[in-house]
Amino acid sequence: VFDIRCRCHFITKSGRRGGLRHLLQLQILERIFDMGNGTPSKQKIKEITTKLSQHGQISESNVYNWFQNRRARSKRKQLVASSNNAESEVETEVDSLNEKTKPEIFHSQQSHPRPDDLCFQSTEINSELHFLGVLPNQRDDHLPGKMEVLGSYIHYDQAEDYGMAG
Amino acid sequence: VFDIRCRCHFITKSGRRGGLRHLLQLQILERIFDMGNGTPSKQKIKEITTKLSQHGQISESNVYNWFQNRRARSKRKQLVASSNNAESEVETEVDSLNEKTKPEIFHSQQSHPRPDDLCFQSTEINSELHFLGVLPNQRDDHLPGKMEVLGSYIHYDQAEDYGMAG
DNA sequence: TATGTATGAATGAATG
DNA sequence: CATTCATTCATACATA
Repeated sequence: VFDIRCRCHFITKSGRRGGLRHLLQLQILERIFDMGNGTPSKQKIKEITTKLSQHGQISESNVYNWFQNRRARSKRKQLVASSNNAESEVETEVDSLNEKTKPEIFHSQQSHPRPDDLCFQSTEINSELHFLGVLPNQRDDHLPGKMEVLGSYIHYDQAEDYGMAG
Repeated sequence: VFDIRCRCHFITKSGRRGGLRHLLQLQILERIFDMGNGTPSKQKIKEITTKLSQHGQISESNVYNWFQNRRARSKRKQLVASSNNAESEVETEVDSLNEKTKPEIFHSQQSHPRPDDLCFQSTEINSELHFLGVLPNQRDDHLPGKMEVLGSYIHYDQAEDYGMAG
């Protein structure tokens, strides 16, 4: 059953299963990453995914995420490392501290809402939307199982207005 | 019903805090987004922000960014994500159980495999990477053999984004 | 059992 | 609008 993709045991530094990737895939990814070309373009992501797929199931998303994480964490390591040398850095406490002291502006009643709790009646939301008054129609014809987004949209340039706001 | 659940999954895949926003705010945003009018005009942004402010602090830039991201990430993501699951119903089932009932391929002899035991020669890796050299010129529009197995994998254009997939 | 770590993933915001 | 970056979450696994 699980032979299809022996996602059975993919390794990482510490020898633990490393997510969805086969060791060989990881090696390839690392190799590409070391080439220093940064996050590959989408085209390359596809190519890489295609290649890695020969060694086990892997999606373009996986590859994309891998590079994103790999890059971000590589950068952070450098920051931490450099801060250890330079005593002037203060805010390099990193997330281990942030986790506990984060503002949590929108402190919700539950720290971990369950998906089931998140589901609600669409009627409730619709009532919330009346303010728009622009509702073309109250479509309740969501296509089950099909999440595709409608292609139409309005184009305009207003990005500048929100660029720095916050 | 299925639709709702999917949306919940869309918002918070595992029930985690969905960013800076209250869930109710997210639901409203989703509903507006589903109207298919694309990113709202500046005027609409204001209205929406006003409305959402009833449920918690939120700025126009927050709303604006949300729509930008929501649209950018909803290109085809959902299809890719679901196809990844559908690809291996077998594996998906095993997946959650896999952790406890793992095949023990490596476990049978060692509690945890050592990287050294599993690593292979980089020459092999290099041979795996040759394909990168022809990337710029090579334009694969379809995924090779492996994807055939994946079956329901959806190939999408290079304008795609990977934010939600996985 | 409790804590720390590594990593895939989600998302807000910034940049192009 | 497309891409990229930065933060954070959830989980599996390592360790005590």
